[in-house]
Amino acid sequence: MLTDRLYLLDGHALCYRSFYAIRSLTTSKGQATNAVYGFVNALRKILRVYSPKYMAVCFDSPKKTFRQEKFAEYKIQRPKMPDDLIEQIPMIKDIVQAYHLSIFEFPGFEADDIIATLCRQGIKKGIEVVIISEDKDLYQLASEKVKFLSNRNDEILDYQAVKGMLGFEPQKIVDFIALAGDKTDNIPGIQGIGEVTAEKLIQSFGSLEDIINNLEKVKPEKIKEKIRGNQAQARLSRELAVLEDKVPFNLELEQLMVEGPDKKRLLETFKKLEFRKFASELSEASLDDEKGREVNSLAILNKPSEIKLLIEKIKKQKRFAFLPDTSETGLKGLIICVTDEDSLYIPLGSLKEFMPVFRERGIIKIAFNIKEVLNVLSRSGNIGNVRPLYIKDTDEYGTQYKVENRLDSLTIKDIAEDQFLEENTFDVMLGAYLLSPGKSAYSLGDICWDYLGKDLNLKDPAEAVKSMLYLYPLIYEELKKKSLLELFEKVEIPLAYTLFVMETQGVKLDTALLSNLAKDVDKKISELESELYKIAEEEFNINSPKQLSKILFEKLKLPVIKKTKTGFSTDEEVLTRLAAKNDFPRLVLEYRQLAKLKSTYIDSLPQLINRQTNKIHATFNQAGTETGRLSSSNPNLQNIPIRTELGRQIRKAFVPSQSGMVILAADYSQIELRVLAHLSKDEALIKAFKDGNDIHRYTASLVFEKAEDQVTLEMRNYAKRVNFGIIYGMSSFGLSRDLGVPNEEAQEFIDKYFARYPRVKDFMDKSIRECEEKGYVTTILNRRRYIPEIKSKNNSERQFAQRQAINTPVQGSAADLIKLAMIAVQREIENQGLKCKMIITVHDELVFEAPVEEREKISLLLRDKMENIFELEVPIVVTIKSGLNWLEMKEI
DNA sequence: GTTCTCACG
DNA sequence: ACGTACGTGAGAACA
Repeated sequence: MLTDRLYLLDGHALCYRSFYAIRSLTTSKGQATNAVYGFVNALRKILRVYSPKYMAVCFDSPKKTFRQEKFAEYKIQRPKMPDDLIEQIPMIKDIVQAYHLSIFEFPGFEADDIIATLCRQGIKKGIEVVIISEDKDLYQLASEKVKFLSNRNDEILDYQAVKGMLGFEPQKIVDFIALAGDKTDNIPGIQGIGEVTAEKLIQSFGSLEDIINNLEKVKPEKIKEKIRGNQAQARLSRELAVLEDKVPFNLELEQLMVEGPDKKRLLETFKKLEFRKFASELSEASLDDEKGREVNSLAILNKPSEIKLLIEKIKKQKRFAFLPDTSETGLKGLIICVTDEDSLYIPLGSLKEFMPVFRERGIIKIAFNIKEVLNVLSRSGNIGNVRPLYIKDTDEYGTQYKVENRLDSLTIKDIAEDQFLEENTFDVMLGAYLLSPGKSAYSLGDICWDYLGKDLNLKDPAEAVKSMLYLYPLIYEELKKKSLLELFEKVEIPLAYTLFVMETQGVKLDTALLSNLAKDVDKKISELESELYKIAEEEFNINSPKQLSKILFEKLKLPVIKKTKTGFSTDEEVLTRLAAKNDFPRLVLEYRQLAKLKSTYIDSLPQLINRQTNKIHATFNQAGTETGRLSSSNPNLQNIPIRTELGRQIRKAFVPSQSGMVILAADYSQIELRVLAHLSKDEALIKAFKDGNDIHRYTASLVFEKAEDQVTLEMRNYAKRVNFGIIYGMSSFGLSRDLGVPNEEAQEFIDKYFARYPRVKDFMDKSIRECEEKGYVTTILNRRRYIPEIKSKNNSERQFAQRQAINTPVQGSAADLIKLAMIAVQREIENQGLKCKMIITVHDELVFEAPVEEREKISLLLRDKMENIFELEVPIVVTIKSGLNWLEMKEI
């Protein structure tokens, strides 16, 4: 039978390690939780893997220790515990208590001394001890009965293993520290003797005293003299390293018995700290204890009479929540919840009888991700008066759906008149997004956690749809309270419909053009490959930064310019600078450009063409950014190349879907700077826009103190970069690097800029102050972004938050404006009965395809709707172009 | 799954 | 002393 074990956790060390291991983690309110999280993670693992019978958690005492009393210099230079960590210690202790584990701390002693004492007393009682720590000090305790567990390598080290790792008897670790010192404990050791020398000395002579007694035999001479001259310091260091195992308390083994945790208390704490993973595991476990989490059965409604009854019930309640039930083949049915008594299932076959309820006025339809719901419903032929349009997830065997492409009839008007009235739609996901746009994801499970404080059983659709019924009033009231209701109802919900129509419409791609391009690029890539291999005198993977830096910095001995976390950087900036001296990096740059364009665009885009529609149907993510912008994926249509000549060829492949049609693009001109003028109310900036000036030239004339016609292109270019930089809250350092001018000169630009546009500076300060006071910043339409890091005690983190506080109102307001414009433009196109379709949106640009004869009408419509969408302090200007593809366009 | 790099506004 | 311009998504390498 195994001997019982006592596990001793060095809580102090684990706090530090967790704090530094996790870079940043805070609650939504800005409370740092990184150390707590790491601590709990480690503790859980220990409890799970080793199921200790006895355990104690040891901490340092905040009081002066006996060592400090005895040795005045001890730890005086040791940096104070960071504030962010100090405030987490009580939380950690609280959790340890909730686990029903004993905490040991004793005034005047360190955790290590307590461990030593517990260790000695434990052995006396005949049990085995396992010490959990990374601190090498503690190895002096190793013995037959005392083992070690390092969290890093997950295995228990016995005496022999510790000895093997150290290279000498573990007891001699104090002699080792006497020589080599210990940085973390600020034990000096002997200057000039490091870990390697110390180990050798101990291996050949033994203890510190043995070394001193045999000093004449020590080689080399230098080391001998160092030891001779610092004997006193070495002895002191040794004394500091020796642990005190006589801390005055008595071990009562029974009290260290590990029982189960206080689940309720632990769960509450985890919820408070927003440790969702831990909490849900805990609640799941406790539910398992009780009754398990079976899936509720759903009543299936097949008969028309049943559905009639359901509709009556809905009319009475004036609301219902619904979720589509889908499989690979598409929609299978709808799950409906009207009251909290039950959830119902309407199979596809009976849907026709149910759908009219969507048309009823005054009934709130509670949905989750309405845009996807619309996609699913339209694909299955249940809304929009259309048959299946396309199926996004095609399989290689083709599809069982019959496709009649009737895109022309898919408009918001159709959807509204047919079944879906957007005004009565409530989208739980979009609501949650507006309330806190900083989340990484908006799954129903996440939202339930945040607003209902409970974990959703995702396997149970009945529970999911019911939760939406509960979420609706909570999120609605919260939106109202935060004045976000108008943004929600007037912008995001209608926009979801607009985006749905746009996604369904899709974009046509000229695949022949792309495959020709692929051939050319392929040829060039292999040429570059062989050239590079020739210079490198070996074949290597140019795409691997690791292999590339080996060639660049080791073989070719080029200078290292900057580093990444894991090695030497080989990014564009570095290679460009190296290219001045050497052809190799220049060729790598060329290779990189081609490889990037080929893999990301030329090869990938054609694969995303839907086989039913022959078009690309990207997803425009409405809850993806923290500022309120949209993002695009599968593919990302918002980063199609334009800046380089080869890249531009890819744009050429974006063409109208039918002959006789053209591509039209409407661009907001300098929208962010105009928004800045509006928000800051800076007189000079406003005047510049009112007078219709070229804003970059105008800024140059102010900053360089020249008449506008005296401004050179170079000066204008500088001013342009300053204008952009300002929006991002950049520093003189950043500007000087961007412009390639000395820091002082960059600072001068910035000073002059603020002198000329003083209100811009005020606006930036105001944004930061507001964020500090309220915890969030807002846009023109009152969209919010919470930035809790604005209060961070970490300088760079706080400065980052400040730049976000400056940029978000600008970027977010511009996003507000274009969202408004998209809705208005889409409505007007439909009102006028035009065939024009919106197909892409790229932050300040809207792209359409339209019959060539609609061109003038559309141009007028766009200018009118886009420029007058919202009254700013400055005019809004739109540039409209058209042509046969997304590249070759002329202004109209 | 994370890191690096790079395409866009 | 420290880091240094905001917001995205995707592909490739590597662990």
